[in-house]
Amino acid sequence: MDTKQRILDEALTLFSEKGYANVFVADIAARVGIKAPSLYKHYKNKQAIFDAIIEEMNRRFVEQAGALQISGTDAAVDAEIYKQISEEQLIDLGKNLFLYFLHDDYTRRFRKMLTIEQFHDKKLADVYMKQYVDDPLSYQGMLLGMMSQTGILQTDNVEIMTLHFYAPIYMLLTVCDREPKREKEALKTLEAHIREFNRLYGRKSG
Amino acid sequence: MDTKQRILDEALTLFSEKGYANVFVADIAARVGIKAPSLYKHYKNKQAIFDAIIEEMNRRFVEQAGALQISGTDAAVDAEIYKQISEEQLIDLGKNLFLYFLHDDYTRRFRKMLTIEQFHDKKLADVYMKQYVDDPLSYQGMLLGMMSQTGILQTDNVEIMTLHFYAPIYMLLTVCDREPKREKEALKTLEAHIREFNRLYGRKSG
DNA sequence: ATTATAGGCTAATTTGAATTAGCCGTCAAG
DNA sequence: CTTGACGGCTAATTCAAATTAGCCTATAAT
Repeated sequence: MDTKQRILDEALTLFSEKGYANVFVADIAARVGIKAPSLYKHYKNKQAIFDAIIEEMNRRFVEQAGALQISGTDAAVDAEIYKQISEEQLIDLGKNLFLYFLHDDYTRRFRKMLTIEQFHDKKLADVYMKQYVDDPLSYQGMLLGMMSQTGILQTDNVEIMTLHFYAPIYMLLTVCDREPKREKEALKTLEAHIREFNRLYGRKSG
Repeated sequence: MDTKQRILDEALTLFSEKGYANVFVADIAARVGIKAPSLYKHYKNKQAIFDAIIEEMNRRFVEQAGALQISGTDAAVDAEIYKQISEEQLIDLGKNLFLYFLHDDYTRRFRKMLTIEQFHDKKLADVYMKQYVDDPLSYQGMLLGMMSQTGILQTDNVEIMTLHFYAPIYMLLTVCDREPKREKEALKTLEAHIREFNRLYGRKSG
């Protein structure tokens, strides 16, 4: 099989669990099923493995962009759908976002790695911020903004409304990253949150 | 001066910036103004320095408990005050919490260190969760619960209301930890958040 | 005055993990 | 069939960083 790719995969797993500095190249090699020196046939050194992970991530982010939408529909094309979105669909929106972030294997490991390494390299902090704060706020803001324009949701500050929608999701995500056991509880909380959100922002009809 | 204490202080600063594994005992010593071997007159080894930091933190958490309240008043004694709290005081509550977490020197460095090291040792993740998720939710929940009982705020789910109050604060905190430049913007957002929170939960009179 | 202790230093020493050297088998291309 | 590149291995080697040895000074207590 593709050893070069497997190295990245196992390295990411280890980096996300222990952090770069606490992972030995020998650990990575062992998981791949080879000896440490053989790694160097594929990558110049340990840092190059890390760099390759970052690169692969950049590639994947483009693809990912499409994954944060309601059940496969495309927001850019089908903007109309958001004007008549139901409460259940709003819940779906939040749950999908949450579960995608939480369960997508690559995303999850990568986020954990970023969390550990973010203060080590400013660029990584930037990636984290973009991926888990600014982009979601911007994207969710667009959707909620559309709903607000049609009067489904009512606010004179879409930015804050979006914060109210997303911040709890974000917080629950950081909880589950640290304590996966709390996922079930988190999902319940998430649903209750969105129902309350929906109620608070004065939807006219359910 | 107290070298032993200064070692802890400088070590915490470095650990919070680079993570345990990326800090050399020589770095710590240099900041204290001594040579690496002299550190060993005070601590058995590098790990012992780390452990001492954790211990000191545990001590400080007790004292800290009192710092999260509205301008110095004591909630346990003066519960009455929360029944007539004004919007401005609610904003103060949030801002104080936020600014205390963000600016208290020890708290800030310690939180960053926990963020970096949390996946390395499960106990640290637990401390982080307690300190920045569960305890704030529980404490804020108590206050908001009191306000809800008197009808100042209206909800049938105090837990979710508390999440709505605190999650944005938490998220803004993680933003400012990573990008201190955004503090001013974050404070504005925070204030707007609380005003909207106050409006949404149907305060009867300003 | 003597001595013990605290706390600093320089100069080793140890350690452990990354990396390099150099060998070997396989297999596809010529 | 032979050659060369790919990818594996073991056995060094390197190197950085933690730690230890052993010495020195100041100071405080007997």
